[in-house]
Amino acid sequence: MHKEHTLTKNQQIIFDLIDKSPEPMKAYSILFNVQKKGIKAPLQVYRALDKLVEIGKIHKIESRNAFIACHNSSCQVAKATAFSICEICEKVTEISSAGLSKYLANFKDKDGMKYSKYNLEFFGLCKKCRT
Amino acid sequence: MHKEHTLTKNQQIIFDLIDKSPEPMKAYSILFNVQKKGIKAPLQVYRALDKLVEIGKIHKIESRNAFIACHNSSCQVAKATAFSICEICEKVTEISSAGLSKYLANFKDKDGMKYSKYNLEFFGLCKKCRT
DNA sequence: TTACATAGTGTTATATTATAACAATTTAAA
DNA sequence: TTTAAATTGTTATAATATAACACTATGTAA
Ligand SMILES: [Zn+2]
Ligand SMILES: [Zn+2]
Ligand SMILES: [Zn+2]
Ligand SMILES: [Zn+2]
Repeated sequence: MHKEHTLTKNQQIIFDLIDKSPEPMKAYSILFNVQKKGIKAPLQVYRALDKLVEIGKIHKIESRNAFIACHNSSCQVAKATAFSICEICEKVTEISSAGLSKYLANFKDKDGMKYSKYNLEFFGLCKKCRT
Repeated sequence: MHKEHTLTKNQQIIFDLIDKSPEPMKAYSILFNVQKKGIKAPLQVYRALDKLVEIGKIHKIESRNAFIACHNSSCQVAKATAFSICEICEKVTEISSAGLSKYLANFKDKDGMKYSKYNLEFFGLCKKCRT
């Protein structure tokens, strides 16, 4: 769905870094990690992040101000996202549940309004931290 | 549920301000508005906000870095919240849907894990902006 | 009441996250 | 090819949030 975009140099560098990261990355951590590749200023990072979010290659974890690569092939609508976040180790996992996305996409508020875009963040303990 | 807490002076001042506001308020806007009441530093605001969030009197709209008073009497679990956000006028409404909260509270991820805390933000157009 | 623990306050300084403004360059159409 | 749109590089600054420390109020229990 969002694979057709040709990324620019900065976008590719930043996407690769986030994609390889086992955890969500913060903007200034990204900046630090790409300085050796010639990206020197916060704005260069934020502009790439904005674009990557827009085309759905990455998502922003709003409660953490951090960015994670999309690993959800069923993530058709770039801005309909769901995550689980461990409150101890901060592990973040993108949830790909057809049932959940269907429920949320079909949810109607009091006025009968539907919303195709949403962001859902579940908080709890991951498998490892539960034991 | 969360009405029993006795607020301290700073907490009460800040809660009253947010509660009267027709829209979510940002921390430094709150600061500006309470300076005449003797609250002079960001930390005084953030500490009150933290406490008010913790006891469920207000919620943080994560995608907007703003705070709104809880007007959802069925908001039993302080940290299980849902909002609709208008992408044009930025109107924010707390959603109180028994069906939705039940669905989310009972949602199980791939590992069968349930989450009692969550934050859901729907994005779309409000009634006024739709016309 | 007195001691103690807990929570809240006031203050200064600083850290972290994000955008404004402007000039230059690249890219992709028309 | 020329023109518009997107991207880049750069400096400066705005907006959001926390660290550290000394002090004060409040509640609980001996
Ligand atoms: Zn995704
Ligand atoms: Zn964990
Ligand atoms: Zn509420
Ligand atoms: Zn609106």
